[in-house]
Amino acid sequence: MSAQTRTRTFSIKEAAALTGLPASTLRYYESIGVVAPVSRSASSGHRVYDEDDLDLLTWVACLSATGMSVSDMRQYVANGAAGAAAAEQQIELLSAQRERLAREAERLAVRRRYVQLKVDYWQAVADGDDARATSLSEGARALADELKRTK
Amino acid sequence: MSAQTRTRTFSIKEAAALTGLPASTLRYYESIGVVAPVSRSASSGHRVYDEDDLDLLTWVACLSATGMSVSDMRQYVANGAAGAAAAEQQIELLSAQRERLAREAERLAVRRRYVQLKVDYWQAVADGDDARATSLSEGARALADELKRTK
DNA sequence: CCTTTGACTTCAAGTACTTGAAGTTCCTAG
DNA sequence: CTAGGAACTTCAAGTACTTGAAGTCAAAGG
Repeated sequence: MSAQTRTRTFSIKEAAALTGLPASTLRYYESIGVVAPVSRSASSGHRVYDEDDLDLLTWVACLSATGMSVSDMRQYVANGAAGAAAAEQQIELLSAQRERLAREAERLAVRRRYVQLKVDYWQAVADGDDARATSLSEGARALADELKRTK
Repeated sequence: MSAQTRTRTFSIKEAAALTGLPASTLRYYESIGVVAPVSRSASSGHRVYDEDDLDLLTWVACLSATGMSVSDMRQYVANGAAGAAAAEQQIELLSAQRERLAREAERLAVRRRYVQLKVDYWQAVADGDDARATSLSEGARALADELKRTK
């Protein structure tokens, strides 16, 4: 029932759509060895991705999205290929990643409030409501302080 | 009471600490014209930042942190200098920024769940709990799909 | 059969910083 | 007054991509 689904292959465009990474980045990651060279169509020379490639790339996409360096990703992928033996190290790498994300989330929340405040500020300026503008301006300053502390 | 507080000046290191931007980035932004050349100490040639500079840089830091391009920042800063007349355009720019941030927050939330799942997965592998590992692996796949949809 | 369209290919250059080297200048303590 | 170290300066090179140019290949329409 799934003999053909499991062996389906994908063009670079499809792989890009499925992993969320631009095609240019897929080529780039391959060129610098983050992922192994992808097999090619014999006739056209175009890259042909299988489902295993996609699984790996989805995972790499997640790592890169969280600010992991390409050399760390290379390392991580190598570990992943080594299998369960490297589980300990995977967990370590991932926990660091998780904390990075948590901090990122905090900073992002503050930034959102900051931007909203700035929108309100300029709205007040546009409305000629100077008192409100001044008070918002002070709020922005306070938030900017908070932003710098969370960093 | 605040005659001297309002005229306080800052070194590049202090400016970096207060804005959250590395000193190298402050120099870079100046070199490419995102901000106007900062005044210098007559004796040493070192940069001297005043509070207005800091306000502007804090704001630029927020814009850059949310993914605004340097040319857009340049534009934005130019508008800011023009004052209230450009309020309309500021609001437009900022609203776009706000939406970018909202999308970013969504994606970040999914990514955090994804990483947590991967931690759990490797923990299960380390524990030899194959059934749990398989089930978590499926969950990861579902989340990866979601991640790609939110993009 | 030929041409055009579109997706792919590589390679070179651009973007937004970051890092490192090499050389001042400032400050503090001997 | 002078030696040392921290902090500053510029400039060049590195990083992680992204974008654009120029060419190749495959299927569809005339």
